[in-house]
Amino acid sequence: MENKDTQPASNNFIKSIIIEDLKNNKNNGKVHTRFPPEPNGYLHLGHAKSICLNFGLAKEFGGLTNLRFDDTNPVKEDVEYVDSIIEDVKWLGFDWGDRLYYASDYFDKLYEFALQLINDGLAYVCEQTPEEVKLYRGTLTEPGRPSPFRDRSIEENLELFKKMTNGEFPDGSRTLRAKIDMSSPNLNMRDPVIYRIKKATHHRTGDKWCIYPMYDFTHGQSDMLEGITHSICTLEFEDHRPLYDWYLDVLKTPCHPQQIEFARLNINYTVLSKRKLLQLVKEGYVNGWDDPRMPTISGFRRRGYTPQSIRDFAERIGVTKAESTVDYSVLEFCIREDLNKIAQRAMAVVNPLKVTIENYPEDNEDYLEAINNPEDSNSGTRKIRFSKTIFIEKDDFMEEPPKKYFRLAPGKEVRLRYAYFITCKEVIKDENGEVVELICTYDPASRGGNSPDGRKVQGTIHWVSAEYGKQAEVRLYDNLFLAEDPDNVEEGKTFLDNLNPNSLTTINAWVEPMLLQAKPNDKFQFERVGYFCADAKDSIDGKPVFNRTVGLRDSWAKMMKK
RNA sequence: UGGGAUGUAGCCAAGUGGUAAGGCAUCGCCCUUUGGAGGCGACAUUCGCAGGUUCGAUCCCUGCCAUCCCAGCCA
Repeated sequence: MENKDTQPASNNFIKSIIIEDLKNNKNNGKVHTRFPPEPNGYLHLGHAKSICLNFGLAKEFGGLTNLRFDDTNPVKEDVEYVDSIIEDVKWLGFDWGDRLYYASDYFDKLYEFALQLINDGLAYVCEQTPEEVKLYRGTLTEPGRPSPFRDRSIEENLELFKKMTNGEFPDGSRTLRAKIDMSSPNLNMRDPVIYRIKKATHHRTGDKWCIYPMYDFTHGQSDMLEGITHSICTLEFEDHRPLYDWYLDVLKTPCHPQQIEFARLNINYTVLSKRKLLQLVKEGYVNGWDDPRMPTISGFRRRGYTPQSIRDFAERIGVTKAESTVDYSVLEFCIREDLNKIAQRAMAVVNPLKVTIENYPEDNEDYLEAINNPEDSNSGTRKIRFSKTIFIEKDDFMEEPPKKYFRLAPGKEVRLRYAYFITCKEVIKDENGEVVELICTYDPASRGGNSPDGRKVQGTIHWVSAEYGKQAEVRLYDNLFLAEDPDNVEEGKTFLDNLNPNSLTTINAWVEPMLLQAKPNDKFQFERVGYFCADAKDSIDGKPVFNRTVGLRDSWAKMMKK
């Protein structure tokens, strides 16, 4: 049964942990993970890594994955975000079955846990102001001091917590705190807040609560309640693990999930932080969370990326505890590889130069056959009408070509893809000396792209009929940021100073007529140019707008750079 | 200067007490009606540094260096 296609991907340290757990029959041989976003923004590629990890691991080991919204802070959260998250995880191709949960589903249980801690003398109501709490917490190098409210009686704590719950105190005036260790070298253990007062309307529980549990008091217990076995999160939570474990220990819960941390994803030429992405949206640097330049899942979707390409990316980059920045080229490789297999080919001229073929008859009914996708023998062919005047790419002509330039030049012959050999006879310029038109001749015997005399033509260029072609809006995208690391800025500057002012160029291209039938999200390769998809929002029936997903590899451009 | 982590090629990343996988990028060559795709080849005498243990260390030990995270009533 050994088969190349089914061979498991290489191991990472989390898989190794799971394999070991399975060997020891820990958790009765079960693997259950969860993806727990806070609904306070759209998902980005960093989340995609986590999603693929969590769902991928469970799938590989025959387990399950829950989708859980970590919605413990009503002032930052919104249903718009939960909707977008659900859509994005689905689009990536993952299924949580009927296990869609919210941390807010557990508010009653978490409240009971808090009561239990108070009754066990492990939690107290603190009346320090936020400033006092901060002051008493100490610093990285100095221990903290106990709050003066630390040793209240259980009865008093119960009474005060009840009043907190009933809304008898203003926001910020009290907190419920765990009684742990004010001199712990781990700041998280210096009597962390369990509940805080926030008279805010929650997107699910409405005004039922005016106190809300903190992340640390919520996450482990939620994992436990759902029977999560492996709670995978990012490195910045390493310091929280002792607290995660402490709550589950003192609460004497029936099971105790294992928190495992991995390094979050960084990619060059972009930012992956909800706060910064929110700022780009709010301040109008991009056109929404799904702007095709955004590193959000919805942005990539709109840009023309496929779920397969993103899953492949997540698999290729690996999972470790080492901070790293993945090169953008890996992502581009993934999408090109997928699109090369599935994208229908088409001809489009992005930067047109008119060509008149002087010996070609007017009004000739001449339909040429073009292959829809050379990588897919089932994709068939289509007919494209040829004409006396056509457009070619400006780049495909040079008056004084360098060595090894295979394209059109005065006196040189080139192949028009799927059509004829043409030879450049005359160059017409405007008053500024700019080339505006080429006069060529064609060889009727070369129809289809081969000459019966067997003569070789090095270059093949694409074209669109000036008579039968159509025009369409095309959006060319470039990196959102000019700097490899947008956050690496000098004093007084921010990542915004690294924004690329030319990240979007909108042009009108000449395209073969078939392209006007493109439906939203349809993906094409414009031959020799790049991969494009019909924009999901701005395309209208019969009038698509094309987004450039990614350019084709261009070894000629590389050669010219040297 | 407290605590927690990390360091293998330009970028990711396997790996083990027995002589450094793989991918991306890069560079050659072949092939090609996309300068695309594809094929073939090159690319770490060395694993942050310095010692030690060992027949043998990237792996074990000691020390050092560098980087990241933590002082929200955010997650």
